[in-house]
Amino acid sequence: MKQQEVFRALADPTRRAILKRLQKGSLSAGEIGALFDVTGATLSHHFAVLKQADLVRNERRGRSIVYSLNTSVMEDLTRLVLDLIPATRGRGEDK
Amino acid sequence: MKQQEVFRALADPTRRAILKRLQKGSLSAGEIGALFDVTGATLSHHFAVLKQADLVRNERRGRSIVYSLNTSVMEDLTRLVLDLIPATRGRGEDK
DNA sequence: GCAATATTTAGATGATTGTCTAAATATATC
DNA sequence: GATATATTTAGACAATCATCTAAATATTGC
Repeated sequence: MKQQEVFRALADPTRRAILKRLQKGSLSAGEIGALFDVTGATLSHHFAVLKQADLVRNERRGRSIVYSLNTSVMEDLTRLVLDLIPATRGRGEDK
Repeated sequence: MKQQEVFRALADPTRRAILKRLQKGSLSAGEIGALFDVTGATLSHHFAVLKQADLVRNERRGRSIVYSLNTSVMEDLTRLVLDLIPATRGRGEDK
């Protein structure tokens, strides 16, 4: 897991919003584009960053490209954040 | 909680390392400085970003300034990240 | 109060970032 | 296969960022 890429990806509010939307299910680039006030090119850039962080996967379906969450990396991220907190570390006390 | 500030703060590896160190207990600016290969000025900038995100608190003690984790915000952050994941949301299924 | 120590502020610089427009690529339909 | 639709790539630009050096501020000890 590319820790740095993941945190970098989360630093942008639009990208976080995209992830939030993808919770509810996969969406095509166009459908996501309809939800945000940015050009397709900008969106495409955000997708690239999210993909580089492995937070999303994409798959061509017909003439559109469908994006979906990569939940396993999202869970890695959770562990990573939890690890930043002293008290809350459940099992595996130290490391 | 200033969500954007928190994510922005976490986007830098040095700042994450600082947080990690503060897990083990409070440290003065100088002590932290000894652990990283950057100038005091740069460190000071990182502290400012962390403070703006409310991730750390500081307190002057004698001639040095001691930094410590603000664990409550760290826990808010966890909830925030967990909220980004579809399946794992424990209670409060929707929102 | 002056010198030493600890930290921050000011200002500058190069790198990265988010965004745009315009052009390129890929797929489907007729 | 040409046209329309969907998305990405290329290139540019202004804003933000991490970092540095030098100067300023705050605190302690003599």
